[in-house]
Parts: sequence; structure tokens; C-alpha cells
Amino acid sequence: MPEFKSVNEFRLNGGKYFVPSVSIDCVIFGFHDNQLKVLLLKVVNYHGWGLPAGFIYKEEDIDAAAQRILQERTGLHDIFLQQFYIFGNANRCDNNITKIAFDNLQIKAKPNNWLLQRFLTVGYYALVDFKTVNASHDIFSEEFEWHDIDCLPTMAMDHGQIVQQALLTLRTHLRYEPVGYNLLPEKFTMPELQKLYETILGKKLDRRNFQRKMLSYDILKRLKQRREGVAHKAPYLYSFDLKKYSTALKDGFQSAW
Amino acid sequence: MPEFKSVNEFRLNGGKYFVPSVSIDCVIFGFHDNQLKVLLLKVVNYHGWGLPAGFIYKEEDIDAAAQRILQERTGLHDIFLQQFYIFGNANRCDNNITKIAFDNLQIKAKPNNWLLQRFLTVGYYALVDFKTVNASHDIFSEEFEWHDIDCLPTMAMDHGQIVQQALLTLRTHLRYEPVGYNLLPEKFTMPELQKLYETILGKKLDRRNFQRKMLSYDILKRLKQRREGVAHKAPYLYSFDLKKYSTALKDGFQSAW
DNA sequence: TCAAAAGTGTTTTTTTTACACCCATGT
DNA sequence: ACATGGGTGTAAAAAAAACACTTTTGA
Repeated sequence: MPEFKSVNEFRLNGGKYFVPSVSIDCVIFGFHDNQLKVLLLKVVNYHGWGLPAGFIYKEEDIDAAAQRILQERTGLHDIFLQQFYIFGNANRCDNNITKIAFDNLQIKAKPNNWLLQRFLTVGYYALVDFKTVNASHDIFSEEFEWHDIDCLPTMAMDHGQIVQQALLTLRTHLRYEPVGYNLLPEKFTMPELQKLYETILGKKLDRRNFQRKMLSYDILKRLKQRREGVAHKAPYLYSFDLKKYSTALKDGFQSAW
Repeated sequence: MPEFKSVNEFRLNGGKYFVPSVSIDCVIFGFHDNQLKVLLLKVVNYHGWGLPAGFIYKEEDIDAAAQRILQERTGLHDIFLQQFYIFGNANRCDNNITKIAFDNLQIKAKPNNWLLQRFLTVGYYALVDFKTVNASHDIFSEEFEWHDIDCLPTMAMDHGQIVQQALLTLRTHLRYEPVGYNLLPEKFTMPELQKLYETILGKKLDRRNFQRKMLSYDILKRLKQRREGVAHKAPYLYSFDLKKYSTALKDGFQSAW
């Protein structure tokens, strides 16, 4: 895999290594302080926020490319990652990041520069444990930051729309398959799990019914331990029964909320 | 839009008009004789069956490209069409149709020929009224044919897998949104609608419960007419209340089977 | 001692499932 | 007249929704 010394070298000469005209955009969800968050980055020589993105090597499976891009950005391996949509409007790249960066830097790139073409982008969403992410700068980005899902900054191109679509997809998946293993630390309480569901769905749920339904899925283990040092009554800790969780993920379950 | 005189001219020179490395594959579902069917084509200079496919013009939205491709193939406008997955394994084009055709015809194309590259393909599924389709030959295909969903011929590349994925998607959508308007003629009977559901789901449903649930969605109008000239008791004809149908399609509905 | 969060169980309502009888039609 | 498919309703079971009291703990 080639190494690039600078973002501009990449922008000028990266084209020969990648599948042309297709990018990957990652919506990385994390959960912290009872809030669903998205990892955004500030792009160099550009004024706004964007999604962590990348390209597909010519001999690389797209799922592998998405995993690689995620790993480069978060340091995590084996992330839960799912393709959810391909965005392919003709005009989505009219104000693309590279074009604006070139303008800002007064670089005159050839019009056939690979990054100045119209791109389709494959949207992937990732679920990660907020605390174990070690978001790292790379040559493309100045700054990484978690943003609350319902308080996003203005974003580049159609990235705002991509986040919304990812959230909709996640919300749908929540109904038919287990979610949580990838977003929560190993041990968590039932109220914490509920808060996760509530922020994804964007609505309050009944505490008792939630617990009953969650337990009926038979993917949780209640531990002997309770969460200590908290105000009020100490809640039990749970963890996922990974085997049953995987089965449920594969087979799905029927439900409504 | 350019016109090509022959498939080989297209294969050799078509590249400059299209987004490189991305194709569109269409899984066209129809319903006839109580069977769910898929429209397949036999490709010229190739030994097997494939999905109707096409490419995206450089200035064209992908959804528009899919609509155009469908229209070229079926003669139908405003088809129900939905993107469902992007297939991007690196090796999916190892035995691609063009390569084999070139070999068969002993054409020596340049290795950088646009069609000999690795392609990603965007899968769309379409629901069409079997009877109004007028599948037309074009320069790429020798023969169009409807195939029963559970009796498909050996297919090119990963097209078999693409059909299965489309079917799975349709099966899922069936649970959460109305299906039928696009697959059935304007007037149809409840047993016909049920047969459609049964073939998509691949299982028998209870007649009485099916009717109750279907009516509860409040998207059907029962007509005064009955189907005439059939053996046994004449069933009522129904048609969809298009306004309510559209609303339901947008909002979805919750359900299980 | 009290406010705030957590644990638990019961009742009501809704949805789903299972199931049976009568009706119309062509053979 | 009868076999076949179509129309309809009801009772039982399961799932979801609504709801209240008790326990624990730190402030």
C-alpha cells in the first residue's frame, strides 16, 4: 500500500491506486453521556466538517476497504460495520472538498484530476464503543470530534443527509436485530441500555416494558455485581451473551416500538 | 446520448460516456400464474443468463440511470424501483461477461478497456406488472425470458447471489410497507393478492387472517364487481386506494408474519 | 428523612392465531 | 349433487401497553 507524504501529493497522484469515482463515507456512532454521537472531522484546507471517508484500493473488497478506513481513523479492529446506501446524485460533488481546497491553496490541478470527478459514495455506518476509540489525526484531517446526533454542525456536500439516512437505518435495524454490544462497554446497566435505545429511537420508553422485552430476547446475562458509587439504588450490571447475541444478529427478531 | 451501432463498438468505445467502474444490475420481479418471476436475458456472445444491466452517464443521477435502463428493457415508465445493495467484492468480475465475449470472438481488446476493469454494481429491484411488460431486445441481448424465482438457470458472475439478495430485501419490505400495486393488474382478487404474498414469503398463509390484516391496512377498495367466468364462487375484485397506498409506502407499517 | 432512581408484578388492551360453517359455480 | 374455492366470524392465546408499589442510596 502506498504511503503519501502530504495530503496534496495524495490529491494529485493518489488516483492510480484506487477504484475511480467511488468513495466510502463512514458514519461512526458512539454513545456517551446518554447521548448518541457521531465522529466528525475537520478537513484540512476546508472550512467545514465532514465524515471520515476513504477510497477502495483496486484489488480490495469494499467491505474490507470500509474496515480499513475505520481502523485508520479509530484504531479499532473488527468494528461493527454495515453498508446502508449508495449516494449517487450527479450534483453531489459540485462543491467537493478537494475542489475547494485546491481553490483555497491556489493549486491549479488538471481538470481530469481523479478527485475532481463526480463521485458516488457508499455509506457505511459503524457502531463503536465511545471510550475505546482513539481517533487519530491523519494527513487529511485537522481535528476529530464527537458531535451529538441532534446537534450537528453544517457539513460538507451531502454529508448531513448521509448521517440522517444512517440514523434512519440504525433506527430500523434496532427493531429487528440486537444493537448495543458494539456501542456499550462490556458491562452496563439496564437503564443505560434503555437510554441507548431511547436516543436512537428519539423517544421515551417505559422502563418496565423495556426490561421485559429486552430480557425476552434472551441475549443478556445479569451479573452478580451492581454498579457502585452511584446516587440512589445501585442498578445491576449486565453483559451480552455473545453467542446468543450473534445468533440473534444473524436471525433477527420480530418486534415493534 | 450516444448511439452505438453494435455491441462491440459499445464494448470498445463506450467508456468515455459513463461513470467508470460502476454498473447497475436490475432484478425485475413480475407475477404471473401464481408465480413470482424474474426477467433474465441471454447475453450475446456469452453462454449464460444475466440480469438486465447498464451504466451511469457521467451527468446522470444513479436512480435516473436505473429508471432509464429499466425503460430501455421493459418499455415501462415510472417503474417502482429501489436500490438495495452494492456488490463490491474484488473478484466478482474475474469472469466478467465482456472478457468471455472478447475471448469467444477472438477480439484482442486493450487491457485497459473500460469493461475489463473491476466493477462495483449497484443492485436495484423493480416490481412490474407482468402483462404490461414488453421486453425488447437491444444490442446486448439475444433473448429475454421470465424465470420462476425458485427455478433459476445458472447465472453469470454473482448475478444469482444478487437475485437472492433482492428477494430477501423484498421479503423484508413486505413486512413493513405495502407491496402489490406494482406487481398486480389494476383489479385483482384477494386470493390473488394472497398468492403474491405467499410466493414472495415462500410460505402459506391463512386465508381469513390474511384478509383481515390486509384490510386493516386500509389501502384497498373493494369493487362492486366480481371476477367472472371462473370456476366456483366468484371472488370480489379489489383495487388499491392509491392515495392511501402512497401514504403507507412513505410511512410504512408495523407487522409480522 | 426525603428525593430520585431502580427493582418488580398485575391488569387491560390489542394483536395474532387457530379454527368451522355457509355460499356460489362449473362440471 | 358435489367438489372446489370464496366469503365471513368467533374464541383462545400471545404480545404489548398501561400502570403502582417497594427498595435503596446519597445528599
